[in-house]
Amino acid sequence: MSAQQPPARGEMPRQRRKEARPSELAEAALALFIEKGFTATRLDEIAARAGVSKGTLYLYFDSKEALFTAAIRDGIVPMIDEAEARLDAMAEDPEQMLREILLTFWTRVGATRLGGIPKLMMAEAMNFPDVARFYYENVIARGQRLVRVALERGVASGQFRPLDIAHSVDLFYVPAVHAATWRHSFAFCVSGASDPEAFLENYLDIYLRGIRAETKGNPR
Amino acid sequence: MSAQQPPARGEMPRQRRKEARPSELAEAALALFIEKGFTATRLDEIAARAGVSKGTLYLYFDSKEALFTAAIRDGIVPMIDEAEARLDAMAEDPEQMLREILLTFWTRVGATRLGGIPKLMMAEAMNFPDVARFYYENVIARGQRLVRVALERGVASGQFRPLDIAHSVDLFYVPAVHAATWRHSFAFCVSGASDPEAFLENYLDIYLRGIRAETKGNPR
Amino acid sequence: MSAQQPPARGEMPRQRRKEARPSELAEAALALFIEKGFTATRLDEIAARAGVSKGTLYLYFDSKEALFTAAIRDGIVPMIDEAEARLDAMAEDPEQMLREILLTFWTRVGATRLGGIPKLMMAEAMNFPDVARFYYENVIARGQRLVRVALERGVASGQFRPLDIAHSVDLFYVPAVHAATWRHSFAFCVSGASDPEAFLENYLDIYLRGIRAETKGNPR
Amino acid sequence: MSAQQPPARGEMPRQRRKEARPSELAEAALALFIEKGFTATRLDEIAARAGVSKGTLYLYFDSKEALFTAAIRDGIVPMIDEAEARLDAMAEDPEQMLREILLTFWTRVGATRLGGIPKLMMAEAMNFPDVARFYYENVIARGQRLVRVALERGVASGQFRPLDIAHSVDLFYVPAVHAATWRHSFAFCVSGASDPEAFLENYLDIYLRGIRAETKGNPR
DNA sequence: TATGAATGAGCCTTCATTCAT
DNA sequence: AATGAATGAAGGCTCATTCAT
Repeated sequence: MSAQQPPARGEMPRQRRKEARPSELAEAALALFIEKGFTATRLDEIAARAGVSKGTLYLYFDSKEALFTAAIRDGIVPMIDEAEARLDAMAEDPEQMLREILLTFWTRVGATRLGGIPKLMMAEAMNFPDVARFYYENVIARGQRLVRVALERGVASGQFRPLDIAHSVDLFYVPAVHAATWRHSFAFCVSGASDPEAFLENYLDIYLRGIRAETKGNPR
Repeated sequence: MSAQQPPARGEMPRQRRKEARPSELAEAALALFIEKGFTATRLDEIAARAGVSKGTLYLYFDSKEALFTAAIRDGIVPMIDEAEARLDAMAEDPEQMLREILLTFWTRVGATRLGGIPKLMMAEAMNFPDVARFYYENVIARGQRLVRVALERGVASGQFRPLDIAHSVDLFYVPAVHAATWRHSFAFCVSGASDPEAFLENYLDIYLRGIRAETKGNPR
Repeated sequence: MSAQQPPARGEMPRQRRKEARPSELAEAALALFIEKGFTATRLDEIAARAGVSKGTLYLYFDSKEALFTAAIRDGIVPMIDEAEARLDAMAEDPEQMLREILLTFWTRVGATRLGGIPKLMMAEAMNFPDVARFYYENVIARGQRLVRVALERGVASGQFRPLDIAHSVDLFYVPAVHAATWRHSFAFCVSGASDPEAFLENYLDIYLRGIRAETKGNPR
Repeated sequence: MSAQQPPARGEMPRQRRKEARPSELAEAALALFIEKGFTATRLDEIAARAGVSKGTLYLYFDSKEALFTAAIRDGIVPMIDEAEARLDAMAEDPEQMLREILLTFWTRVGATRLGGIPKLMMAEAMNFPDVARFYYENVIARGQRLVRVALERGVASGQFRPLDIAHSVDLFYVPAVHAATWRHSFAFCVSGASDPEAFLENYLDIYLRGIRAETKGNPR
């Protein structure tokens, strides 16, 4: 979190940073992949952003594709680890859990620089099946597990109606991912400032109303 | 389509089919763009798929980008026209309207070859702002207009509760677009056959429950 | 002289001129070769200027090079024929002859559209040896013959001093050719309007003073 | 030239000579441009002649046109610098100055490989206005300045008659440039060996006779 | 005779990758 | 470990030439 900027050229003029470890390179790569897409990003740019020479990239990565793999892995896994860790501290109330999951996704990913990753992965999934599989298993599936816990708990408690759990899980993140992706694609087409938080708030309202059990006195 | 070629005599060597019109080229291009992405698609491939030589593409399009523009335009606009035409014949009942809109989207786009367009556009929107703007205005915005009508009508009739119309409209297609995009990205990561129709059915159920007005006797 | 413009599209709309003879094609080609150079001129342009289709060019010429050959031949030979014809009517006085030769060159070639031919030929001579040889023999050499006659006559009469005839002949046209070439090359670099006639007047003055016999009473 | 390469060990495979500097590439380019013209010269050929790969050209030049600009600039400017430096050491006698100017031009440019530059520039001036302007200002204009000094000095001293200075200056180099250009264009059309030095000697004789003041005792 | 759609070889340019230092 | 000059394969685009009509 603290070392996400390029090497701050001003600090060490003329001296390449000794500690230019792979993770820094992958970080620079990720930023550019998100910004411009995989193909449109040149290794020159990545090297420049990382403050190293182009050849140095090949000391740590076999190819541009390997760099892509590492960039995704390093960029997203810490976020997932953290999210899962938060699960333990999550509220017992299923609705509150879902709310927290969505909020966490949005504040830690969607609203940040990382919000471009879902778009990037969707765009490149077919071209890099291995990365896609890794992403699916380590990001999507793990993220969905959190939701499943909440939904199952809510159904068990009677708070939620009997649900098609699998599809309801699949559905849960979709609008949030969409909101993140939108900012990296069509957002510029709309003149007025969009309000993704309000969009998600509205979505969550609909989603929760849609899955709640119907009780006579349900005040909603 | 049927009345144009001279004697319809299959394919002759040396005689280029007169019907090798721009639309055929754009069609071939679209198929490949969807399959492999814009950059990864070579003009050679497009030409080969269309059964013409590379140079022929330039008789009809100024550049690869122009071909992209035309491919999107020709590929998606007829679909939108048709969808709007159907609106007139739509049920009066707002819920039924929404159901028909979703079904139409899925059967005419999501489940077809065109289902790759949303992913393609999302991936390339930043690289081709003009195409993105065209797509937003002529596809997204027009598609959303249909939903707005339904929502407003439902709210007016008291069938739907008072809604944040704009955000609810924005939300409506998202899961369907996601389902279409998924087939062109991560679908292969999941071994079991997915069931997008069931996914959308479940989604619509949640969405409608989420927007309905609450009446004591609402049987839902 | 009268048919040097393109076919005046307005006159026969929709009807290709039946009399689109090779010479018209060569004429259009020459105009464009002069304007843009051989390589930079596309056959499309020539065809368009001649008011025919591209394929028609190949009915009359085997290749672009053949068209070049014909363009030069047709463009310049009539001019030479005419100049030689004038020789018969030329003044007996050698100085007057030279003056007339220079004037004829300038008014019939240098100052006209044809003034670009020397530059064109010079630029392409090495690439098209056959055309160059034709041009040398039928234009340069014939043009020089006129000068040689004048010089020899002047020396014989004692009006000119004994001269290195060959080199003095070679020299004669050079400044006029240069003035013509200049208009098609560097002229745009000089802001002020140039005055080629004055330049040539001054040149001829120097040339004649330079070759005159020195007599005490030479009135000059 | 001599002090730069590490151990001057001829050529090693895989080890690109460090001295493959831009100037060498521009030099190779110039030679080929002179030989075949700008368009007809392929980058492959330039690279091959310089002993590098095609991609290497783009390490030093943005485009073929940039290479052209540099080739002209590097090829001709040193020559002009040198010529101007010689001016200081020039004879006081105006006739002698003109003789030296012409001799310098011929021995340093006309008779050398650089003699093709005037032809090249004339041929391409309209296609590359920037280069043309550079050439006009840095070569032609500077070269003419030397002549103007000599002519003005001669007129002032009474050695030359009152002259149309501007046009006489414009005229001065023309035959020399022509002689240089000729060798790169029509020379091959003439069987007998030409003698440009004699041509220029004869020209200078005429030019000087043409501008001298007439004095009774002028022995000429 | 005339057309113009179609061809395909060729060229400039880019960029991931290599390698001598 | 790090450099960055050099490579060369590949792709977009042009245009002289061909050919079925």
